[in-house]
Amino acid sequence: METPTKERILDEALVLFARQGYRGANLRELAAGLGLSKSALYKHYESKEAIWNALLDRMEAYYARQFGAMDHLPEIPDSWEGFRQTAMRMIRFTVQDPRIVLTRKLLLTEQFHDARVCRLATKHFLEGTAGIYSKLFEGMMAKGLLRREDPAMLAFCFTTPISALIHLCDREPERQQECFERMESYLTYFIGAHAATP
Amino acid sequence: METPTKERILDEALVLFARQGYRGANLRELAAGLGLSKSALYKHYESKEAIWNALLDRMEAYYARQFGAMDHLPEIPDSWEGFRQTAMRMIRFTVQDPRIVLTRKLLLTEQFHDARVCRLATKHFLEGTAGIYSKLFEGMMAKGLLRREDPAMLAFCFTTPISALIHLCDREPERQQECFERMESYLTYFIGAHAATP
DNA sequence: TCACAGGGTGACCGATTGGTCACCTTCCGA
DNA sequence: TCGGAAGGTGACCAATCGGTCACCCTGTGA
Repeated sequence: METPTKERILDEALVLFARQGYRGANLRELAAGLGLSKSALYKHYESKEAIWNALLDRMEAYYARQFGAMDHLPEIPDSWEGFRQTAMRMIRFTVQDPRIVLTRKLLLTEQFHDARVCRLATKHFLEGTAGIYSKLFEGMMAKGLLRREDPAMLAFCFTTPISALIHLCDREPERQQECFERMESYLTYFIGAHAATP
Repeated sequence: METPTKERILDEALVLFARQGYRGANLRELAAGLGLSKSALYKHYESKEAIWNALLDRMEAYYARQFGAMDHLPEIPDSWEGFRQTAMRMIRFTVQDPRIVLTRKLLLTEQFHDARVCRLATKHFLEGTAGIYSKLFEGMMAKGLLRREDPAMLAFCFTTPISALIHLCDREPERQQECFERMESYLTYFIGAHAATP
């Protein structure tokens, strides 16, 4: 059985690495955040780098579950109003779940310093979300909601503006409401441009 | 007259801060990169933080020139083929100019650690480029190349997919060619979707 | 009862870092 | 001619960081 402390260390490590970067984070602060002494960390991990690697392992496993087996794909909406609601629900979750926010920050700030983070960043920011919407659009085309075209290209075009607004949310949280309004108006624009009008 | 050394220090600081972050960059390496001793730096700047601030000052001034007075806007193209060429030329420049690449990396990796970087990042990644294309689309609407609609929204939708591919270029330079191919095919898709067909 | 493993502590170590200081060289104007 | 400012050097300092070590406490199975 896994020691719960071992997992708690990773939780706190995510917070610190996301806030201060790998180099900036220090083990004393990490230990203090858990109510431990620094040397106690070494009972669970052999070095700072080992903690870092374990954290990345956990993240990789998470993405493998999330994007690999697409068992928890959102169900294909029957209308554009349904699509809007599905999209906004996913966006809201991704913007407000603290762990996902921290993960995004870590991927952004460390993408040039670590090869694994680099790969994960591309998976998260590009392939992952676009892949989900690609499946979704494919289903909507089958239902006749959407003109038949390359679903991957459409998902790419749909996804990146939203990602840009999510990044803005992360960077300037005080503008979150403005961001959501822009997302709503972007959604109406996108729907207006793509709703099938035969 | 400004000491040239003072500027050279900022040039090298951009390289190091972009590569290793503010905390990760160290003054000995900076000095060595310039063929100086570390203490010589203190004849020009009073601290590491002062170098950092001077670098941000220079970046802010650059953006003020770049995006403030829009005197060097690209001229409005007369055809969609002209638009494609203008866009690809700007993209190529932005991806290949080493200083701009470094600036992007610095903005990305330090956006959560410094309030000024945060503001500059939004200006660079969102408002700046979108603003340019907004003007450009406005001109193309006047020429009848493009259906009249909100040019800002159109620029936002056009710009963010390209930014995403540029980020991919920065992150995984070995995939640069693939990125350019995707940009080309994105451009044809965009043009096909928006070229006025009355 | 006792040996011992798991988990925790605090003192300590060496390396690195930003910063200071005394000193040195060159050049230029009074 | 000379005094001082500009620019550069290397030795040094204090703080911080990752990591180690001897030691401690507690529960558990033989």
